[in-house]
Amino acid sequence: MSEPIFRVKLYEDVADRITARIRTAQWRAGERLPPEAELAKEFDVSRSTVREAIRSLQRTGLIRSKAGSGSYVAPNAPVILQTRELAAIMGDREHLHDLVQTRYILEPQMAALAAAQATDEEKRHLCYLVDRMAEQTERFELMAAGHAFHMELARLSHNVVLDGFYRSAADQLRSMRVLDSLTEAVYRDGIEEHRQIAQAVAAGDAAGAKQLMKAHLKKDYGAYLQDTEE
Amino acid sequence: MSEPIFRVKLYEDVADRITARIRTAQWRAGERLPPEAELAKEFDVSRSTVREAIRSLQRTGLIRSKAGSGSYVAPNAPVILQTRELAAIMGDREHLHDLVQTRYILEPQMAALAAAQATDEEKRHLCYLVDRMAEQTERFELMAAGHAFHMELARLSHNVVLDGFYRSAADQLRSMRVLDSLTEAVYRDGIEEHRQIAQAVAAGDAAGAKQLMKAHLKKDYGAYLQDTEE
DNA sequence: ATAATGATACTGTCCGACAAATTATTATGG
DNA sequence: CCATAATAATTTGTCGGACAGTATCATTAT
Repeated sequence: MSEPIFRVKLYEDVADRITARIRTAQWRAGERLPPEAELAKEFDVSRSTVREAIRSLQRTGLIRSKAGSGSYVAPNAPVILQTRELAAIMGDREHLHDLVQTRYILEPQMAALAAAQATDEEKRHLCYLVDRMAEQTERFELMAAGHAFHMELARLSHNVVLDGFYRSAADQLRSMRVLDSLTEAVYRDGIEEHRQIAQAVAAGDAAGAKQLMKAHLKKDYGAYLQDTEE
Repeated sequence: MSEPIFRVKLYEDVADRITARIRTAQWRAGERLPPEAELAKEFDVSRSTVREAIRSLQRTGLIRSKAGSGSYVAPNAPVILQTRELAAIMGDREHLHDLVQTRYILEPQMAALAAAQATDEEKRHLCYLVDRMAEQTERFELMAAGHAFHMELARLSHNVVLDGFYRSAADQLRSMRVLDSLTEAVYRDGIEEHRQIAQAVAAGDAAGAKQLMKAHLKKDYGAYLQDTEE
């Protein structure tokens, strides 16, 4: 059993090369790319391969093709490249601290927003989610229920952008299994904290919800937040 | 000039149909897709078209193809769909308020972080950027210099995730030209505010920097932040 | 000067073919 | 009967060519 030989697929290679030229502003935002036939000759591949490369870049928004006219670099190409970079950064354990700190900054604010914005029904549902946590007997189930609570709270902020950012960070943290090492006892204690947060939100107490959430996160993530006072 | 007839490109249509089947869990995460030839027959298009559709979905991470084996739905397909949704949300003017509110929440915190984390050289450079603002005579140049200041301040938070989120939101706001209607006089007044913020950061005054940034943003974006007290 | 016309260039779609990689099946030897 | 090797079948990767449909631009006509 030898090491897997990574055969770089041509269309990926071509897509990367095109991306590189956009990144280095060799082809600038809004400009037209050379025709597919020309690119094929330049990269020494078939036109089909060039097309597949362009298709892959098109869905990310980096390139737009118009039949009869040509393929154009997106006007906001830099933003798109940057977004892709961000995804890579978030997936890197090296930046775990930043990820935790981001969550620590976002979530208390979102709790405050939720307290101010959530409807009565939403508040009831949030309390219900705490009850569901208390019902769980398995450690894994308890974690999942806790995650559901936090996600729902984020939604109650009624800010889709903030919610999106928060989800990205929280999902990433979960996939990194950062809190898996916590003992079940710690989780059990957490239920009461969740209940207090839910009650503050239900009471419309923005400042209280914010403060309770901060304390809750500090307890779970304390090891990562030593330099974050505030 | 009639309405532009939107001729849906076949590969886009196919890509959307494939996406729909993944979204509805008809094809689940990790599963193998039917072979390209079969998909071609089912969608009644050529294999080339199916391939271009798959390529476009591959770069976003929704599908992974292995030569000789098949194409598979990514294990984290749901997260990817969600991220794509976020990009669409941010580009929608309907959610302008949320975008502004997000910036209003992120940036003061980042100013505080910058005050605590930035090096002496970085602080000097930040002050230099304020001076550069004061030098600008053209309205457009002044706006650009202001943008550069905010971006640099975000970087000084020394948190790459937060910085990435902030950039996404700020760039999006700029591309929507939200602040273009402000008069040049307002921008001129803003220079002094920037200077105060820079000085607070340079002095390591986290609370002060945060408060000054809040006031600054409230002034520019006040119309969008009426419901955001705090 | 403006509008219609046509030439040209380019992308969109299809087809067919073969190579290369993987997986499934069969054959072989113990 | 089992483990392993050889073989076949399946599937993606790449190529080349062909033609249609659309946009762009120069030319011509009004």
